[in-house]
Amino acid sequence: MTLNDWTERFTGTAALPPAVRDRLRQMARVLRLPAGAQVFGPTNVPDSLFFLYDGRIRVSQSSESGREIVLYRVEAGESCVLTTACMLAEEAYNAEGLAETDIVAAVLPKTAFDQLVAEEEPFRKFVFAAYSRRLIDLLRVVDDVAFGRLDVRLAERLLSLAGDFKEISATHQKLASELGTAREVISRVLQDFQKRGMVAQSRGRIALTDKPALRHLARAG
Amino acid sequence: MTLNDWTERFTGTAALPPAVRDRLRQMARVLRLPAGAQVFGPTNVPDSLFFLYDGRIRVSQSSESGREIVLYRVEAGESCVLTTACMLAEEAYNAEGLAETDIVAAVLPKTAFDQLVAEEEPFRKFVFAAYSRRLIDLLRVVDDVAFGRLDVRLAERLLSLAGDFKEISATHQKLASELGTAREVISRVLQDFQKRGMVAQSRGRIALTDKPALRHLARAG
DNA sequence: TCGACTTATGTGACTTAGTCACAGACCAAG
DNA sequence: CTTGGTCTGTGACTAAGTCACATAAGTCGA
Repeated sequence: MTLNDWTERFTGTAALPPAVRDRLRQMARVLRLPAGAQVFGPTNVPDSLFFLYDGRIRVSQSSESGREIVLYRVEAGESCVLTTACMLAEEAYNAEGLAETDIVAAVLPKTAFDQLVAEEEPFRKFVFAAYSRRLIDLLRVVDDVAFGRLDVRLAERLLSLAGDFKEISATHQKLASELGTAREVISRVLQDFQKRGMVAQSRGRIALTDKPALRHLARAG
Repeated sequence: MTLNDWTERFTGTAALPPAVRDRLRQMARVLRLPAGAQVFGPTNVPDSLFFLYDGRIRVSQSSESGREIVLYRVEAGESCVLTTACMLAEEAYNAEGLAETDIVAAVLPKTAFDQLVAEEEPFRKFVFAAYSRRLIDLLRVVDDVAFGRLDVRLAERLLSLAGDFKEISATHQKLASELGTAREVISRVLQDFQKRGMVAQSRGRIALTDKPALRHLARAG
């Protein structure tokens, strides 16, 4: 099965002339991966541009010592340009993309990518905007890690992972990997949150029992 | 005075046809700034692409609390794409570019930039390569800050600041700003280095008295 | 050459984060 | 109910950052 028209879904492709979009649909192949699959990684460097049609990809970096930090997430409707960047650079880098959900993506070969960037203004804009977004995401990560307090960062992350829900399903280890710290540290901060009535914990789940307080902490400290 | 032919100096422009290069020289204006000048910053967002012809720009990010971290340096022959990225994103960001030396740059207006990206393959390659380089620089910073030990990072930085020289001229505060830490912390690590005979200090200067030892520390720990 | 000022560096006490080595606790499958 | 795997808790320790100063080293003008 192919997607009905994935080119509708991206600001960089929806604005293209119909003829170009037809060509696009022909050149791209559809990729489906199950949740948990590695979309790209040090051993698996793709030479193509990803249009994430559905699902979510978590891009993280890990250290030699086994610690890990989430750099950003690619949501449906976005493309993953970091891969193309590193493809160009041919450098060893240890970022990894993991499917957080089942994903459906359109994969555009490098040659087609080059051609589109050259010929189509809206596509070009889309690509540069995507780059900018990632650069800014990374600036934010640097800022957080270098200058942010861990309790504040954890409060932020809990809220963003929960979205509109009251509870999230995550182990302390997973949260540590989000923020680039160690599991024990998360355990302690969460215990502190618990004592202050902001969260309730059970194995693998955390209930945000006082979101306003968490938000307050997340904003200032 | 104009530069004789700055388009020779950049891989993205040297490969262009002579006619295009002529056009380029006409469209770009030459910018000269003295050492210490702010090239760009939160209040001063340029809407153009920088070709750094001569000198060096230090790009750093600073926190509300006044701490600062160096993200990367733009050397002569490189262009500064982060500015264009953030221009596109229209986001508030607190990165700042400071001229470390007197600088000479060719500044290309956005429209000319767009046109070149569209029409000229070598230019396009150059731009994407520049983006990649910065992304990778930032990944490195994240890795260092999140997972690296400070003594190791300081040893690295001292060596890279020294280059082939034996001595560098920098206050502890400056070094702290390089690595995104506090002055006192740098003071202590340097004292430790001194005790171990790796450096000698005087006010505002640090002599690397045992580079091999520093290199050894920088490599592993 | 002597202060007076500015800037750079040193230091102790304390908080926050990360590491290490475990001990329990929970849960699912047999 | 046991067994084994995963998850969480804990204490002791090291590393890093913060705060509030003290001291030193240059600079400049009288």
